[in-house]
Amino acid sequence: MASDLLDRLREQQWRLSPQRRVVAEVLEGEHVHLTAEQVHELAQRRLPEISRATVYNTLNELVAMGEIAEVQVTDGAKRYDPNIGDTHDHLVCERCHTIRDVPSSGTRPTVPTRARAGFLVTGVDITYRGLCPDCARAARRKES
Amino acid sequence: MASDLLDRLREQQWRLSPQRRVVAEVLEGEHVHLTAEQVHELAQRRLPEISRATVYNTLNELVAMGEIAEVQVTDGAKRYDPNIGDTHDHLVCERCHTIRDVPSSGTRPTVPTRARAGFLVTGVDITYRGLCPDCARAARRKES
DNA sequence: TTTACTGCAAACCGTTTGCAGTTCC
DNA sequence: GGAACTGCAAACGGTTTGCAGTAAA
Repeated sequence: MASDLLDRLREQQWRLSPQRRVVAEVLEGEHVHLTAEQVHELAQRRLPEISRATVYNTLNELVAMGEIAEVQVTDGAKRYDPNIGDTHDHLVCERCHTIRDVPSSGTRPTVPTRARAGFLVTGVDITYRGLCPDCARAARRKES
Repeated sequence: MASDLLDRLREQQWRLSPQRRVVAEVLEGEHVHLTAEQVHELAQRRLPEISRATVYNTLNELVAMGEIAEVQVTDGAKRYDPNIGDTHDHLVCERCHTIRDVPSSGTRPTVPTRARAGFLVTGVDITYRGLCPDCARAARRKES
């Protein structure tokens, strides 16, 4: 199965180097949202010489091209979301900071016009916070 | 008018130094969400010798005590939200990164149980993204 | 061949920390 | 008096950048 992402990038006359290919492949293969560091690690498994700088550069370009999205839901590192096809919300673990996609619930909230204060609203992000199964289990064990 | 925040802090036997008082006062006076740097700047206007480290320490303590909340909605610096009384959502400008509170809309979205993937969900954050009045005006001017 | 990407290392920004000195209770 | 706070400066983690070399088209 050919990579949709790579196909799209080729169409946009993106100069395709081994490094960029590997970054794109890593992102496509993953269903969780990786940090730049994690992308670098996985990319190095396939292409040991790839540098951190190149990973960062590539991620930023992909974001600029609208092919992936940055997600900043917790302290620390940004995460990269390759799933930009349809809108979805995020479920984030307050303890281990894992992020999981959830299909967006039917009705999207909107700002009451009165409260809009002159803002031009273009989108809504919904982030559910809580504990992932593993961390919930660990927390339960600790408090007993 | 005495400070509610300071009153509450005194009750919690919080050691009250000039530096801490000034940080608390700066936060209370503001209705927008400041970065640590901005808090430092405003605090310095009243107490020139106050150090960055102390501002950071104090902000972190206030967060730990549950008196203010950290808000991380964009790249860059965390912002501090003194308005923890009742739940509210945020309106953030994609261009200048200003944050404004909006009273939360009636119904809060929830994760369909099926999609919960074993997570223990404890809260929802809703962030509206767009352009603040000033930036919307600037954008309109530019594109014409 | 030319333009643009890569790698390195140094710089950067926001934040945290260790420590010596000082202050609040 | 003693625990707890302050300021400084150095360290930190994540990310960006300048530049010389290299490779895609």
